[in-house]
Amino acid sequence: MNAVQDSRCAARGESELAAFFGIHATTMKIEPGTTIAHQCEPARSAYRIVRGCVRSAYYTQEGDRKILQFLGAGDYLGLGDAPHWSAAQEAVDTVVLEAVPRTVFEAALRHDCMLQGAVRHNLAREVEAHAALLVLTAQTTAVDRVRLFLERHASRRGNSGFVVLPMGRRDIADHLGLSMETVSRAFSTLKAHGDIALRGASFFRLAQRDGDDGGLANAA
Amino acid sequence: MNAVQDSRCAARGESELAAFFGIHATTMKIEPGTTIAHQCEPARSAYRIVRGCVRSAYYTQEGDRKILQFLGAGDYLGLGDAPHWSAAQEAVDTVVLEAVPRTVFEAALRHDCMLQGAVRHNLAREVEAHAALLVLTAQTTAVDRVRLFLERHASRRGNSGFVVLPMGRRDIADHLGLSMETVSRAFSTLKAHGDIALRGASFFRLAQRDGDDGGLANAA
DNA sequence: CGACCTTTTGAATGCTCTCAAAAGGTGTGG
DNA sequence: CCACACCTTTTGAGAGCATTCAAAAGGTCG
Repeated sequence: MNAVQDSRCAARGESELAAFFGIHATTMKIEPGTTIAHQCEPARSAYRIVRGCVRSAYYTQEGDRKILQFLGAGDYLGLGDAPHWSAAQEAVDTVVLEAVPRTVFEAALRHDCMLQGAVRHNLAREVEAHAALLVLTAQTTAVDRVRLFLERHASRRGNSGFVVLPMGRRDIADHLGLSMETVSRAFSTLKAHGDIALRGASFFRLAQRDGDDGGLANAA
Repeated sequence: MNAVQDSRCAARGESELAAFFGIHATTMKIEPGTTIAHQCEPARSAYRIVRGCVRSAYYTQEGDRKILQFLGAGDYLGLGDAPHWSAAQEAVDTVVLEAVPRTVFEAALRHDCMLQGAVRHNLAREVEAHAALLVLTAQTTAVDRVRLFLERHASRRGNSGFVVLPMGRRDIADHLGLSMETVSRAFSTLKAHGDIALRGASFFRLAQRDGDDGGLANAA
């Protein structure tokens, strides 16, 4: 009903949380492949990603891995009130983080309603992102899933020219619920069909098209 | 892990929000199959489910439907700050709702930090639930997906004796990313294998087993 | 009892997975 | 600078599983 109020809210939420982290956080640098937080480990800090790409990975008892989401600069980790990490948080490439102890974070939340609003906004966005992935996963064919994944990834980074893919094929496979080989085949198919251009395996460019992204690209 | 701390947290969140709805909400009764809120429609109210089963359905431009979650008594709708419903909310069976206008809800949130904490808790739970579904969907075989779905459904309603399945096979199929026929076949397979007992198509009972639920049953 | 809807079952097609091997890329040491 | 080893990615072939189309069976309500 009120897009104005909402965008104001979003802007406020961003600045509120960013400002809070700017004041109370300690900055740290994480090497590629390093685990920031283990699954089931007590959540001692909340994080803000300054640079790099983080993957949230859930490991099943059978040893399978499901990547729930890829997070980038400006995204947050551990904003919820769960006492433990429900998934592992791992650095895909070199990551720079701002960390705030949960005790400090919780204390601030008890007094600052604005900060709470920002947390609410970000959690709601996370719900939307998961919903978008659920819809993406429901897309039947492997090629469609990979195409949608690439379109959303590109839209996050400004889709002009070649875009970096920090994560490997295995990561994409575990994110989309496909095998690594099927993901690779999907890349080849998209390339052969002219939908994408590849430079090596880690850079791609989308062919120019009308904005048909399935309708949830913005939510992701 | 520490169920004590977590349940304490949940209890606080529950009572805060429930009390707020008890004071400010108007109660309404919804007939089976009725749409409570349309996708993309402005979100004018937040809801608390008193009785019945609600499905959150996302409709794609191609006309496909993905059921993001089934909600039951005690669950909430529209706790996020999004100005529009990102998915349709539909009554599966006869549903009793408590509704609070968004304006009233937002105004209360600005002053009441406890209420904000309860909202945060419920949003975090929703994120967990979506993650659980993502993991469930990643389970390869159809029979496994249906078995996990039934186990989680039963665990929500106290798993003694026969449990009601308010939703039809089509709904389950659109929830798990399978075809209706495959879901039906999975039911038949589970029944033949002795994993479940069926009474009609809407009542089932799980065979007694050790608690092997894949590890996310509680989060859903 | 009959109409209508849901659920179940059947058969063939198609897509993805698994197993396997080749190709491409990167970094280290000679 | 080249060669080698190691890892990631790509490509190939066959098997398995879910889907589609189709029809029968079961349930419900008038």
